Amino acid sequence: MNNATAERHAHIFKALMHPVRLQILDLLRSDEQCVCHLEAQLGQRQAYVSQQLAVLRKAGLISDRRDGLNSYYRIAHPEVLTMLDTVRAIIGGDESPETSLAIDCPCPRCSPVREPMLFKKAHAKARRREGLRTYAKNVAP
Amino acid sequence: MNNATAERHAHIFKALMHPVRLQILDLLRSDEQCVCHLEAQLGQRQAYVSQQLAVLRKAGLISDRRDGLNSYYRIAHPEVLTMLDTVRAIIGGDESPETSLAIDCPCPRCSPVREPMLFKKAHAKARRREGLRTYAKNVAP
DNA sequence: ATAGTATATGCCTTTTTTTGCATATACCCA
DNA sequence: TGGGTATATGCAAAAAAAGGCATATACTAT
Repeated sequence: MNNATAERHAHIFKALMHPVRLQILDLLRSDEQCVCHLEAQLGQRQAYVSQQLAVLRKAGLISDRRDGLNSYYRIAHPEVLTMLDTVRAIIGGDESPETSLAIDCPCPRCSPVREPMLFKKAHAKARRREGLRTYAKNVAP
Repeated sequence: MNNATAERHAHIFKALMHPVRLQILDLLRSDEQCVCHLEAQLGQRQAYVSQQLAVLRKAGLISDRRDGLNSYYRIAHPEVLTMLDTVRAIIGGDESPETSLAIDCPCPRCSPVREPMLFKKAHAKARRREGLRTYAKNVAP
Protein backbone atom coordinates (compact mmCIF):
# COMPACT_ATOMS: atom_id res chain seq x y z
CA MET A 1 0.00 0.00 0.00
CA ASN A 2 1.60 3.24 -1.10
CA ASN A 3 1.57 6.44 0.89
CA ALA A 4 -1.14 8.29 -1.04
CA THR A 5 -3.48 5.34 -0.79
CA ALA A 6 -2.84 5.04 2.93
CA GLU A 7 -3.72 8.70 3.36
CA ARG A 8 -7.03 8.29 1.60
CA HIS A 9 -7.88 5.26 3.71
CA ALA A 10 -6.91 7.17 6.84
CA HIS A 11 -9.30 9.98 5.94
CA ILE A 12 -12.19 7.56 6.05
CA PHE A 13 -11.14 6.14 9.39
CA LYS A 14 -10.70 9.65 10.79
CA ALA A 15 -14.32 10.35 10.03
CA LEU A 16 -15.26 7.16 11.86
CA MET A 17 -13.17 7.66 14.96
CA HIS A 18 -15.80 9.65 16.84
CA PRO A 19 -18.45 8.02 19.02
CA VAL A 20 -21.22 10.47 18.14
CA ARG A 21 -20.53 10.09 14.43
CA LEU A 22 -20.73 6.32 14.81
CA GLN A 23 -24.05 6.68 16.58
CA ILE A 24 -25.29 8.88 13.76
CA LEU A 25 -24.34 6.29 11.17
CA ASP A 26 -26.07 3.64 13.22
CA LEU A 27 -29.22 5.75 13.35
CA LEU A 28 -29.09 5.99 9.56
CA ARG A 29 -28.85 2.23 9.19
CA SER A 30 -32.34 1.45 8.03
CA ASP A 31 -33.44 4.78 6.62
CA GLU A 32 -32.61 8.43 6.07
CA GLN A 33 -33.30 10.78 8.97
CA CYS A 34 -33.67 14.51 9.40
CA VAL A 35 -31.35 16.49 11.62
CA CYS A 36 -33.97 17.15 14.25
CA HIS A 37 -34.51 13.41 14.60
CA LEU A 38 -30.80 12.82 15.20
CA GLU A 39 -30.76 15.75 17.57
CA ALA A 40 -33.51 14.18 19.65
CA GLN A 41 -32.17 10.64 19.59
CA LEU A 42 -28.64 11.65 20.52
CA GLY A 43 -29.63 14.26 23.07
CA GLN A 44 -27.15 16.67 21.50
CA ARG A 45 -27.61 20.25 20.47
CA GLN A 46 -28.37 21.13 16.89
CA ALA A 47 -25.13 22.91 16.01
CA TYR A 48 -23.13 20.02 17.40
CA VAL A 49 -25.02 17.46 15.37
CA SER A 50 -24.63 19.56 12.23
CA GLN A 51 -20.91 19.78 12.81
CA GLN A 52 -20.58 16.01 13.07
CA LEU A 53 -22.77 15.59 10.01
CA ALA A 54 -20.47 17.97 8.15
CA VAL A 55 -17.48 15.80 8.97
CA LEU A 56 -19.21 12.70 7.69
CA ARG A 57 -20.45 14.53 4.62
CA LYS A 58 -17.01 15.91 3.73
CA ALA A 59 -15.64 12.39 4.05
CA GLY A 60 -18.25 11.28 1.55
CA LEU A 61 -19.85 8.82 3.92
CA ILE A 62 -23.31 10.39 3.96
CA SER A 63 -25.33 12.45 1.54
CA ASP A 64 -28.12 14.89 2.21
CA ARG A 65 -31.36 15.92 0.66
CA ARG A 66 -33.36 19.02 1.42
CA ASP A 67 -37.12 18.88 1.75
CA GLY A 68 -38.60 22.17 2.82
CA LEU A 69 -37.19 23.14 6.16
CA ASN A 70 -35.79 19.71 6.87
CA SER A 71 -32.54 18.15 5.71
CA TYR A 72 -32.48 14.41 5.43
CA TYR A 73 -29.23 12.51 5.67
CA ARG A 74 -28.56 8.99 4.51
CA ILE A 75 -25.68 6.55 4.20
CA ALA A 76 -23.84 7.17 0.95
CA HIS A 77 -21.94 3.86 0.93
CA PRO A 78 -23.56 0.81 2.49
CA GLU A 79 -20.06 -0.56 3.00
CA VAL A 80 -19.80 1.80 5.96
CA LEU A 81 -22.37 -0.28 7.78
CA THR A 82 -20.37 -3.37 6.94
CA MET A 83 -17.45 -1.75 8.70
CA LEU A 84 -19.50 -1.05 11.80
CA ASP A 85 -20.54 -4.69 11.88
CA THR A 86 -16.96 -5.83 11.40
CA VAL A 87 -15.78 -3.71 14.30
CA ARG A 88 -18.49 -5.15 16.47
CA ALA A 89 -17.18 -8.59 15.57
CA ILE A 90 -13.69 -7.54 16.66
CA ILE A 91 -14.62 -6.16 20.03
CA GLY A 92 -16.88 -9.07 20.74
CA GLY A 93 -20.21 -7.39 20.41
CA ASP A 94 -23.07 -7.28 22.74
CA GLU A 95 -26.00 -7.36 20.39
CA SER A 96 -26.56 -3.59 20.56
CA PRO A 97 -29.57 -3.12 22.88
CA GLU A 98 -30.56 -0.15 20.73
CA THR A 99 -30.80 2.96 22.84
CA SER A 100 -34.02 3.86 21.10
CA LEU A 101 -35.05 6.44 23.65
CA ALA A 102 -38.55 6.66 22.24
CA ILE A 103 -38.25 10.39 22.47
CA ASP A 104 -41.20 11.80 20.66
CA CYS A 105 -39.36 13.36 17.80
CA PRO A 106 -41.40 16.16 16.25
CA CYS A 107 -40.10 15.83 12.70
CA PRO A 108 -42.67 15.17 9.95
CA ARG A 109 -41.24 11.72 9.44
CA CYS A 110 -41.86 10.73 13.04
CA SER A 111 -45.08 12.67 13.51
CA PRO A 112 -46.56 12.83 10.04
CA VAL A 113 -49.60 14.65 8.67
CA ARG A 114 -50.36 17.51 10.97
CA GLU A 115 -51.77 20.89 10.23
CA PRO A 116 -48.76 23.01 9.25
CA MET A 117 -49.16 25.64 11.95
CA LEU A 118 -50.34 23.22 14.56
CA PHE A 119 -47.28 21.16 13.81
CA LYS A 120 -45.00 24.10 14.24
CA LYS A 121 -46.41 25.18 17.57
CA ALA A 122 -46.43 21.65 18.89
CA HIS A 123 -42.91 21.31 17.65
CA ALA A 124 -41.66 24.34 19.55
CA LYS A 125 -43.47 23.20 22.65
CA ALA A 126 -41.94 19.75 22.46
CA ARG A 127 -38.51 21.24 22.05
CA ARG A 128 -38.92 23.42 25.11
CA ARG A 129 -40.13 20.42 27.07
CA GLU A 130 -36.95 18.56 26.08
CA GLY A 131 -34.80 21.47 27.19
CA LEU A 132 -33.58 22.13 23.68
CA ARG A 133 -33.08 25.44 21.96
CA THR A 134 -36.00 27.80 22.29
CA TYR A 135 -34.94 30.31 19.64
CA ALA A 136 -34.73 33.16 22.14
CA LYS A 137 -31.84 35.47 21.36
CA ASN A 138 -29.98 34.64 24.52
CA VAL A 139 -30.78 31.69 26.69
CA ALA A 140 -29.83 32.15 30.30
CA PRO A 141 -27.42 29.49 31.57
CA MET B 1 -26.06 1.95 19.63
CA ASN B 2 -25.50 3.20 23.16
CA ASN B 3 -22.78 5.57 24.20
CA ALA B 4 -20.40 3.06 25.77
CA THR B 5 -20.54 0.82 22.73
CA ALA B 6 -19.88 3.77 20.45
CA GLU B 7 -16.82 4.65 22.51
CA ARG B 8 -15.39 1.18 22.16
CA HIS B 9 -15.96 1.20 18.43
CA ALA B 10 -14.36 4.62 18.18
CA HIS B 11 -11.24 3.34 19.93
CA ILE B 12 -10.71 0.83 17.15
CA PHE B 13 -11.18 3.44 14.44
CA LYS B 14 -8.79 5.78 16.23
CA ALA B 15 -6.09 3.17 15.95
CA LEU B 16 -6.82 2.89 12.24
CA MET B 17 -6.91 6.57 11.38
CA HIS B 18 -3.20 6.88 10.74
CA PRO B 19 -1.63 6.24 7.31
CA VAL B 20 1.53 4.63 8.63
CA ARG B 21 -0.44 2.32 10.88
CA LEU B 22 -2.56 1.29 7.92
CA GLN B 23 0.56 0.56 5.93
CA ILE B 24 1.87 -1.53 8.78
CA LEU B 25 -1.32 -3.58 8.88
CA ASP B 26 -1.11 -4.04 5.14
CA LEU B 27 2.45 -5.28 5.45
CA LEU B 28 1.26 -7.81 8.00
CA ARG B 29 -1.42 -9.10 5.65
CA SER B 30 0.12 -12.37 4.63
CA ASP B 31 2.53 -13.04 7.46
CA GLU B 32 4.07 -11.76 10.66
CA GLN B 33 7.02 -9.40 10.28
CA CYS B 34 9.81 -8.16 12.51
CA VAL B 35 10.19 -4.49 13.34
CA CYS B 36 13.32 -4.07 11.26
CA HIS B 37 11.45 -5.35 8.25
CA LEU B 38 8.69 -2.77 8.72
CA GLU B 39 11.33 -0.13 9.34
CA ALA B 40 12.94 -0.89 5.98
CA GLN B 41 9.72 -1.20 4.00
CA LEU B 42 8.23 2.00 5.37
CA GLY B 43 11.42 4.00 5.29
CA GLN B 44 10.71 5.21 8.81
CA ARG B 45 12.96 5.32 11.82
CA GLN B 46 12.85 2.57 14.37
CA ALA B 47 11.45 4.55 17.30
CA TYR B 48 8.68 5.88 15.11
CA VAL B 49 7.69 2.43 13.91
CA SER B 50 7.71 1.11 17.46
CA GLN B 51 5.44 3.92 18.56
CA GLN B 52 2.90 3.16 15.87
CA LEU B 53 3.13 -0.53 16.69
CA ALA B 54 2.43 0.33 20.32
CA VAL B 55 -0.76 2.13 19.34
CA LEU B 56 -1.96 -0.84 17.32
CA ARG B 57 -0.97 -3.23 20.10
CA LYS B 58 -2.78 -1.28 22.81
CA ALA B 59 -5.87 -1.27 20.62
CA GLY B 60 -5.60 -5.05 20.47
CA LEU B 61 -5.25 -5.13 16.71
CA ILE B 62 -1.85 -6.80 16.58
CA SER B 63 0.06 -9.15 18.83
CA ASP B 64 3.78 -9.66 19.17
CA ARG B 65 6.18 -12.48 19.70
CA ARG B 66 9.80 -12.21 20.70
CA ASP B 67 12.45 -14.40 19.10
CA GLY B 68 15.92 -13.52 20.25
CA LEU B 69 16.66 -9.95 19.33
CA ASN B 70 13.74 -9.66 16.98
CA SER B 71 10.11 -8.94 17.76
CA TYR B 72 7.59 -10.27 15.30
CA TYR B 73 4.20 -8.64 14.96
CA ARG B 74 1.10 -10.13 13.43
CA ILE B 75 -2.55 -9.30 12.90
CA ALA B 76 -4.56 -10.26 15.98
CA HIS B 77 -7.97 -10.06 14.32
CA PRO B 78 -8.26 -10.97 10.64
CA GLU B 79 -11.40 -8.80 10.56
CA VAL B 80 -9.08 -5.81 10.50
CA LEU B 81 -7.99 -6.79 7.01
CA THR B 82 -11.63 -7.09 6.02
CA MET B 83 -12.05 -3.48 7.08
CA LEU B 84 -9.12 -2.37 4.96
CA ASP B 85 -10.66 -4.11 1.98
CA THR B 86 -14.03 -2.54 2.69
CA VAL B 87 -12.52 0.93 2.81
CA ARG B 88 -10.81 0.31 -0.47
CA ALA B 89 -14.19 -0.57 -1.90
CA ILE B 90 -15.60 2.74 -0.63
CA ILE B 91 -12.90 4.98 -2.05
CA GLY B 92 -12.98 3.17 -5.35
CA GLY B 93 -9.71 1.32 -5.09
CA ASP B 94 -6.88 1.25 -7.46
CA GLU B 95 -5.70 -2.30 -7.09
CA SER B 96 -2.86 -1.34 -4.76
CA PRO B 97 0.31 -1.55 -6.89
CA GLU B 98 2.11 -2.78 -3.80
CA THR B 99 4.96 -0.46 -3.01
CA SER B 100 7.17 -3.44 -2.35
CA LEU B 101 10.39 -1.54 -2.52
CA ALA B 102 12.42 -4.71 -2.74
CA ILE B 103 14.70 -3.24 -0.13
CA ASP B 104 17.00 -6.00 0.96
CA CYS B 105 15.81 -6.27 4.50
CA PRO B 106 18.52 -7.75 6.70
CA CYS B 107 16.27 -9.53 9.17
CA PRO B 108 16.70 -13.32 9.52
CA ARG B 109 13.32 -13.86 7.92
CA CYS B 110 14.32 -12.02 4.76
CA SER B 111 17.96 -13.12 4.70
CA PRO B 112 17.94 -16.48 6.45
CA VAL B 113 20.73 -18.87 7.52
CA ARG B 114 23.87 -16.87 7.82
CA GLU B 115 26.79 -17.25 10.17
CA PRO B 116 25.75 -15.36 13.29
CA MET B 117 28.64 -12.92 13.32
CA LEU B 118 28.79 -12.63 9.57
CA PHE B 119 25.09 -11.87 9.66
CA LYS B 120 25.56 -9.15 12.18
CA LYS B 121 28.33 -7.37 10.31
CA ALA B 122 26.51 -7.65 7.01
CA HIS B 123 23.44 -6.41 8.77
CA ALA B 124 25.10 -3.26 10.06
CA LYS B 125 26.70 -2.66 6.69
CA ALA B 126 23.38 -2.97 4.91
CA ARG B 127 21.77 -0.57 7.30
CA ARG B 128 24.44 2.03 6.75
CA ARG B 129 24.07 1.60 3.02
CA GLU B 130 20.34 2.28 3.40
CA GLY B 131 21.01 5.42 5.39
CA LEU B 132 19.38 4.02 8.50
CA ARG B 133 20.53 4.26 12.06
CA THR B 134 24.18 3.37 12.53
CA TYR B 135 24.14 3.04 16.30
CA ALA B 136 26.63 5.86 16.77
CA LYS B 137 25.76 7.98 19.81
CA ASN B 138 24.91 11.03 17.74
CA VAL B 139 24.30 10.91 14.04
CA ALA B 140 25.12 14.12 12.21
CA PRO B 141 22.19 15.50 10.21
C1' DA C 1 -41.57 42.03 3.20
C1' DT C 2 -41.71 40.07 7.98
C1' DA C 3 -41.44 36.78 11.31
C1' DG C 4 -40.37 32.30 12.55
C1' DT C 5 -37.95 27.72 12.08
C1' DA C 6 -34.43 24.12 10.54
C1' DT C 7 -29.96 23.69 9.53
C1' DA C 8 -25.10 25.22 8.53
C1' DT C 9 -20.86 27.51 9.42
C1' DG C 10 -17.15 30.38 11.39
C1' DC C 11 -14.36 31.44 15.36
C1' DC C 12 -12.08 30.45 19.42
C1' DT C 13 -10.50 27.69 23.37
C1' DT C 14 -9.52 23.21 25.26
C1' DT C 15 -8.10 18.62 24.64
C1' DT C 16 -5.92 14.98 22.09
C1' DT C 17 -2.51 13.23 18.55
C1' DT C 18 1.56 13.38 16.30
C1' DT C 19 6.30 13.13 15.98
C1' DG C 20 11.17 13.86 16.97
C1' DC C 21 14.60 12.92 20.22
C1' DA C 22 16.98 10.80 23.97
C1' DT C 23 17.24 7.05 26.53
C1' DA C 24 15.79 2.64 28.63
C1' DT C 25 15.19 -2.27 28.24
C1' DA C 26 16.02 -6.91 26.54
C1' DC C 27 18.75 -9.99 24.36
C1' DC C 28 22.98 -12.26 22.16
C1' DC C 29 27.72 -13.47 21.96
C1' DA C 30 32.54 -13.47 23.01
C1' DT D 1 30.77 -9.55 32.56
C1' DG D 2 30.97 -6.26 28.76
C1' DG D 3 30.02 -4.66 24.28
C1' DG D 4 26.90 -4.53 20.64
C1' DT D 5 22.13 -4.75 18.64
C1' DA D 6 16.86 -4.80 18.30
C1' DT D 7 13.11 -2.84 20.20
C1' DA D 8 10.43 0.01 23.58
C1' DT D 9 9.27 4.08 26.11
C1' DG D 10 9.16 8.79 28.26
C1' DC D 11 9.03 13.60 27.31
C1' DA D 12 8.06 17.89 25.11
C1' DA D 13 6.93 20.78 21.21
C1' DA D 14 3.96 21.05 17.16
C1' DA D 15 -0.19 19.87 14.79
C1' DA D 16 -4.84 18.50 14.64
C1' DA D 17 -9.36 17.60 16.40
C1' DA D 18 -13.18 18.42 19.72
C1' DG D 19 -16.55 21.28 21.58
C1' DG D 20 -19.00 25.58 22.75
C1' DC D 21 -21.02 29.60 21.09
C1' DA D 22 -22.82 33.12 18.12
C1' DT D 23 -24.47 33.86 13.95
C1' DA D 24 -25.45 33.00 8.98
C1' DT D 25 -28.28 30.78 5.58
C1' DA D 26 -32.38 28.73 3.56
C1' DC D 27 -36.92 27.97 3.55
C1' DT D 28 -42.12 28.67 4.90
C1' DA D 29 -46.18 30.95 5.93
C1' DT D 30 -48.59 35.13 6.91
